[in-house]
Amino acid sequence: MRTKPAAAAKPRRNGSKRKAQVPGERSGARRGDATRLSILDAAEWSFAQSGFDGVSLRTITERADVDLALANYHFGSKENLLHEVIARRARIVHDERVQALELARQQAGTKSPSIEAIVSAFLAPMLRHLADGDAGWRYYASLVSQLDVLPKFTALASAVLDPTALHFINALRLAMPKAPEASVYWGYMFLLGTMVQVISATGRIERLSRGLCRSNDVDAALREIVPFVSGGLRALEHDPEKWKPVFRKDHATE
Amino acid sequence: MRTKPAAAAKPRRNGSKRKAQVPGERSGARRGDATRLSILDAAEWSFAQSGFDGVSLRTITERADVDLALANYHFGSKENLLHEVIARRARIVHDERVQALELARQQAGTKSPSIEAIVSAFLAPMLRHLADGDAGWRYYASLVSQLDVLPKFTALASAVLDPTALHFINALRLAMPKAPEASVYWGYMFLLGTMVQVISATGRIERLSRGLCRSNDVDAALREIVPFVSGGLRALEHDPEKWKPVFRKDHATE
DNA sequence: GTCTATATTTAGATAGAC
DNA sequence: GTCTATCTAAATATAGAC
Repeated sequence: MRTKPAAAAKPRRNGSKRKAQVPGERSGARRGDATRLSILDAAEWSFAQSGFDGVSLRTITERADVDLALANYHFGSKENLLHEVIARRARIVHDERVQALELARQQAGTKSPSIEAIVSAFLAPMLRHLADGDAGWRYYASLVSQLDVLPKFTALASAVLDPTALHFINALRLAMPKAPEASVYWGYMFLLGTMVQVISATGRIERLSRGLCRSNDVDAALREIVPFVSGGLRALEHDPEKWKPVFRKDHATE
Repeated sequence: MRTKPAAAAKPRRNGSKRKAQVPGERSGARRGDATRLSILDAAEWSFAQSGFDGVSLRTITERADVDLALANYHFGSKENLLHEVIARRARIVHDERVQALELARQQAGTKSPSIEAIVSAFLAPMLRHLADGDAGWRYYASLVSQLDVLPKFTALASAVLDPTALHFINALRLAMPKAPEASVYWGYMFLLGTMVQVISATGRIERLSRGLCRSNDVDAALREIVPFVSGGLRALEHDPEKWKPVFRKDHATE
């Protein structure tokens, strides 16, 4: 939407933050770090609530209780701010998922881990964070859900999600030996979509179930989502000709 | 984000469009209808690509090849334009889904329709439109996916999706008699999330599978998604204590 | 690193001629 | 119904004092 955005992104680096400070006057650098954190947290919350284009840097810096100019000073541009908001938690989840998958591999010995174990390794790290005290994870999760379905940010979403994806697609392929190659990819997409719907905090299930289900009840969610996805993936191993459609190609209306 | 948006929404009604026209000079009203359609189509495409806040009325009217002022003349406000973009197709899908469900009920006789039949009744109408010639349905689908996960538009998304939801939750309850009440709600959310991931045209499955799967291959998608969701729902009928988690409550990192 | 002030562009919306 | 012209507010970003 900007006319000349290409120029001045990333004017500074993380490594050289604590430099060029007068010795003994350490409060400057510390305050700078605190400012960065405040902006990141405020941006995470604001982007999650209203979307990237739905909030202004003014709103973000007001929420962070810092001066407007500090957003561009610390992050160079609004778009780069989004990148850093995503990056700081994306790495963590990715590593935890890969480690959980590795753990499942070790526990399985020479066989492939079960479908349930693989699905759990993918879902549990994210859902556990949602149950933690840090509310930031909930906003991060909502934000990732939005990027996942917004064509404008497909590149960013892919950079965040795809590295993890390849690990789990390979693991699923081994756990579903009878499934066609294409079904494994579809299955991973379904796994992703199921998770996204759960972690996008829209409150729909509360409203639909009139309070019976709560999306922040992580234990309940895991108890439902792991069997669902696992059972669904297992169904992809069967011959798809077994069920016959009950609908016709032409629509019933008009 | 506007300061005084409450005032002048919906300054005109649909029913009184073709009035106050000089007899014989019919081209005026017809041109007005064409303008309305152009704006709706351009908005549908633009909102889908960049999100509601990611595109301006200028961009939309330029794409529609009409004057900027006509957007507010015909729709009153940008937000109301979004409402009308959604409404024009939401009604159609809702009706088709309910009719497909009714057809499944008739074919099942005195029994409940199968889970597969219910899932198909929900998914097939939308996916069939995606395979049709009208590309607008693909943009509509992408837009609905975005609204589904954006907290800012939860109210609009609920107004579109929830009426359909209640029909299918009731049907699923009868088809899954052994499942706990809460599992039926979770199951519907998973069904929704799976569909949203498929109809949000982000091209991720193409990239991940390096062209093996194509998201616009509706027949392939239906062949995978119906068994997946049905198998997943069936798994929710089983005792959840049957599988034991392989992860621990504490995270592996830090 | 922070803040004041401002440059520059773009946004949604409207008034009034035709 | 359409178009020209414009109002007003808000956006991102930056320059320069401290």
